[in-house]
Amino acid sequence: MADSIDLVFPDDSVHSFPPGVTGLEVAESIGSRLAKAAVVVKVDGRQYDLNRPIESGGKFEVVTAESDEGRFVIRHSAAHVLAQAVLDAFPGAQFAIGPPITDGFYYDFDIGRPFTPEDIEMLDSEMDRIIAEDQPFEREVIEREQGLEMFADQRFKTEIITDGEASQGVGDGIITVYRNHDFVDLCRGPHVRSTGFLKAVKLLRSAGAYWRGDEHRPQLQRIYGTAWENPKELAAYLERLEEAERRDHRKLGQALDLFSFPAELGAGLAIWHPKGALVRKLIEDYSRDTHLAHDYDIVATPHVAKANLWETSGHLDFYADGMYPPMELDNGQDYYAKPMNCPFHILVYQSSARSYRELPMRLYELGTVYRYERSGVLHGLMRIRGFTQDDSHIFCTEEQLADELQNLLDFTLMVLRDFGFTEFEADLSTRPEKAIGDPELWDRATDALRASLEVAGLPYEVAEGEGAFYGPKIDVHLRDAIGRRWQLSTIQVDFAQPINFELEYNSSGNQRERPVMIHRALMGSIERFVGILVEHYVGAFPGWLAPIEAAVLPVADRHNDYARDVAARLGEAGLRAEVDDHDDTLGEKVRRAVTGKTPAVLVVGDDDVAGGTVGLRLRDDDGEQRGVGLDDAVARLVELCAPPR
RNA sequence: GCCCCCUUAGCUCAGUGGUAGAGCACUUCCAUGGUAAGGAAGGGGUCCGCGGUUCAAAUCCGCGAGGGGGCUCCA
Repeated sequence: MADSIDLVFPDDSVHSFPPGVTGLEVAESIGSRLAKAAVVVKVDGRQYDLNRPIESGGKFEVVTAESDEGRFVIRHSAAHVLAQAVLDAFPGAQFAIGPPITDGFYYDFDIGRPFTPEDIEMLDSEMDRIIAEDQPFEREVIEREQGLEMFADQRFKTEIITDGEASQGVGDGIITVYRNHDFVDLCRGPHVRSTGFLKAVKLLRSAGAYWRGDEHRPQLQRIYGTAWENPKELAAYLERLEEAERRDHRKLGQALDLFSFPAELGAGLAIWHPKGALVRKLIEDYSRDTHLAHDYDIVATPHVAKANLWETSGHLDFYADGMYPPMELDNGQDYYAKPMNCPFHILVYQSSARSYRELPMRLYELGTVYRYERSGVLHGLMRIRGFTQDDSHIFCTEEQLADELQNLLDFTLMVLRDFGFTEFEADLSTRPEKAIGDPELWDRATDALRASLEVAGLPYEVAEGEGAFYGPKIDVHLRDAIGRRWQLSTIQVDFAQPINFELEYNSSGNQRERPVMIHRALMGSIERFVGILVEHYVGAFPGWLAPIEAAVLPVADRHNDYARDVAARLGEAGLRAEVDDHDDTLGEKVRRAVTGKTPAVLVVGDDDVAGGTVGLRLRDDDGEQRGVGLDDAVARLVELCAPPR
């Protein structure tokens, strides 16, 4: 063995240490504060426990608690402590896996019954006790046989060892385990030095979860928790959870009287109240107008079709689980509610012989589809059984595909920006193993998608092999006001449907050629899009989307007539104004308008009647302005509520 | 679909074997008010539904409906 090993620090300086030096010792040589902040260290990208001897040199890095990597280690260690607490408290408990996840960790158990809220509370204090004891985590490498013996009464651990999962610390004939006090778990590591390093841990809830996520396997009880590097970060995280709750579109939709989900209707079905339906109308008008302005043709199609159509399209083969059951009509014909619009748009394409001169043909529809979502996955407007897509199918030649995709992505981003979103990310899904169509065509389509992302300057990740069997696609995700990521737009190339339906066009050389098809939805589902907008804006829609743009409040009822005149003037200027002539005090009316998130509040009293003015209070400004001339106020509100185009 | 939790007035929620409650909203009256809740009176309930246990069920049990948290993050 060498006398010394060389570690290259992040500043590229090289330092020699004796073999077997620990990460902690190295960190201390750099500085005591760094050593204190260290969670683990990395040598050539491999994580080491702080007290694990380093036997060979390489690029050295200290991972601190403030980094995502450091937090993962903390959460992972917290998961161990949770398992320790459960095994202590419930003799005979079986434990499965317990990884760190975004913002926290979980661990899956089988204790023969579900956990109660009291159990969770008890386990939380039990974890605090283990943390207070500051038990050291010790890494051990043991023989596979020894591991099987050690976990002989743990069926999930035995399965993990038998399956030889490297990610679980199970290597080639050897196994890594971590031990603290009398608790031991299979684990690749690394961990914090001791339980005392866990400064901010909190259990959140329990839930059922299938072993290996497979509903045909036993259902375990999962406990979720969160862990952070200090109590301040934990408190900030809990605050973020509360903020998300405040923005919940289901609650705001109720409070702002936008929509509801009456039990009489059935699960996953919404009704839209006047204000909510007005917001939808504004969004839908925008959608139709922008599509017309971008050379799309609007089509309209029915909600049901014969089984035959869904056989040709392949939906009954590949999508039957997502479809409502058929209704039997004339002569035993089965009709299905449509889960997608594509076959209908294809029928429009097929309604006439097509020439290359007509391509690209862009058929657009706000098409309402019905999908049978499993009851357990329904969620407000975000996951629903009947919804309307801003759907389009574009038929073009292979040569036109690249340009078409480029224009499409630009169009998509324009639309999303018009609704106030600014941060986007994309996934590019490429050819899976089982795929139809010429691989060369796939490559060209995928390259075209990639090029469109590059040109648009959109950050993206490649999801290798994640494309559908019928073509590559781009999914566009956006970040909302509190940083949550929502998948919204999809641009999907389809080589299969043109074949299924034997689509053709006549080329310039009078040859019959097969077009390529692109499916795309920008807002995706209008329902879900409204839900996202509600959460993004906390219900305070931008002026042009607000159901009521201006509330006109008479100070006393002798001002009602003037208030109606003011509202009429606003209406003439194209603004949605409403007079609040309730028998309430002005304070009450102001409160109603403000809590209703109305962008502009106009107060009119004696002075205003006399002077032809209004008192103006804007949602996004503090305080109010008295005696604003009516013309001036109208002009300002028109500007405030101007639509994006 | 599966596991756990929830469902009481239009809304938010209290009540947990013994006569159904509060605040807000609604109706009427008084007050005519200048920027986030003026006052009074009143109406309003198949306590989600159906069965069961009990002298007695909103309350306990079973089934069903609807809602919520999960079931994708690999020790």
